[in-house]
Amino acid sequence: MLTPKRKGSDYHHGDLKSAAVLAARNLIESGGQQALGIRRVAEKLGVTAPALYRHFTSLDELLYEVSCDVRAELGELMVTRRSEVHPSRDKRKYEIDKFRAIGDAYVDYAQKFPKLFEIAFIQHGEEKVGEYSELAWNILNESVENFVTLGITPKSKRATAPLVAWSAVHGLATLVANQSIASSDVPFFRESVMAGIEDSLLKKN
Amino acid sequence: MLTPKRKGSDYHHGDLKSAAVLAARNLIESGGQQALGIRRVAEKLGVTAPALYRHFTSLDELLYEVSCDVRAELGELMVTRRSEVHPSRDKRKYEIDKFRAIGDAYVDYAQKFPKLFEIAFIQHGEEKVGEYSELAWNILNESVENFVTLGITPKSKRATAPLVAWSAVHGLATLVANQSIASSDVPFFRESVMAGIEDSLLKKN
DNA sequence: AGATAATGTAAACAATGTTAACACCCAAGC
DNA sequence: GCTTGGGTGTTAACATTGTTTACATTATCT
Repeated sequence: MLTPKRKGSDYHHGDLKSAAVLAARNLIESGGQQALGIRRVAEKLGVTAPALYRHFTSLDELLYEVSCDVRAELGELMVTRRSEVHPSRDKRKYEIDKFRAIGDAYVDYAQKFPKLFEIAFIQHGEEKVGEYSELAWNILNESVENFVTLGITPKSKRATAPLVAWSAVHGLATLVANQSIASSDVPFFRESVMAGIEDSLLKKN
Repeated sequence: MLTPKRKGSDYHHGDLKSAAVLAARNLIESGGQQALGIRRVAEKLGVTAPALYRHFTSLDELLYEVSCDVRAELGELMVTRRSEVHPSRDKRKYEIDKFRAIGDAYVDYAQKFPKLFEIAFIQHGEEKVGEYSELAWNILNESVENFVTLGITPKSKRATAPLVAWSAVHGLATLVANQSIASSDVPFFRESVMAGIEDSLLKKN
């Protein structure tokens, strides 16, 4: 079988593997990592447990694939939000607005799907979490590059600026996701951190 | 029994509860969260599993107590490192050095005990992770307060500065702990972020 | 159509968290 | 003193889990 996907395919169960990942996603989203189980996923799909072992070698692998999906989804949300920013005549303002949009998207995701965000950045089994979520990382770097070419950020910071921005946004998102921040403080916390990051990038030095 | 602790006490097993928390700590430290198990802790202590249920209502509670210990340990490391900073005639330099010391301590801990750091900031069961680790948070705030009184940091940033510093350091520590950063890049990453934070605090605005 | 690989089921295993019933041991009461 | 009793630990059992083995079914290709 060289065509892994058929359209209305209805052989045994349809496309099980994807269905399993999605079911696992929903389980985690509503019950945390410990709500995930091979047998529970199987039951939710009307399938016996060993069937899943045709598509995943272990529970850890299933969890890992969910985490990959989540990181991808996170990146996609960032590009979507960035594309929704209204262009401005001021190129610098436009670029800054886009930067803010991708940061907000990152934190929004963590706030809306905290359990998913948590499992997305944890080592499961032996699988690596990947070079800090490549898509999201690339988007951020792109933004900072534009800052530099527009003269918003000094060239001297080209290498370090993405690192501090990434750390700050990721830290903020983490704290929001695990409810380290009282929910009433979240808006002010978010605004403060995002403003601080921009401020740090804008600095003339 | 109103005296919960005796010295050479040797009733049944000695002080089991503490021993269990410590054994659990070691299990997590060397095998991740999934290496923790009631039965494994029991075996490691030469005790049967149900004995532990005299001290913990569930595995989740044991894990929670470990996480509390870890957060406390993290705070203690910060005060220790801060106290080891050599005083300087320049009060500002001294304060900045201390600030750097507590930040470095935070990240050092995450790098040395990544698994422990990970479980310290995750919701387990229903227990809250606590208002962002009170001890560490207080230490950071104290530092920023001193910055403000010494005129290093503008008063306008007194409320927001700790938030961005906390986010950035915590994000950096998280990324180091879960190996999102290739180990060869860690030193540069750390230096960049720490410098960026200080730079953001020092800014005159 | 028949061979073959892909996909599913059924039954079993070892290990887990947890509980119930019983045994021990130390301290305090008459 | 002996007994009572609460704190502590053990044994046995249960339900549930991840995983494997053997078998059944279905889809696809020649």
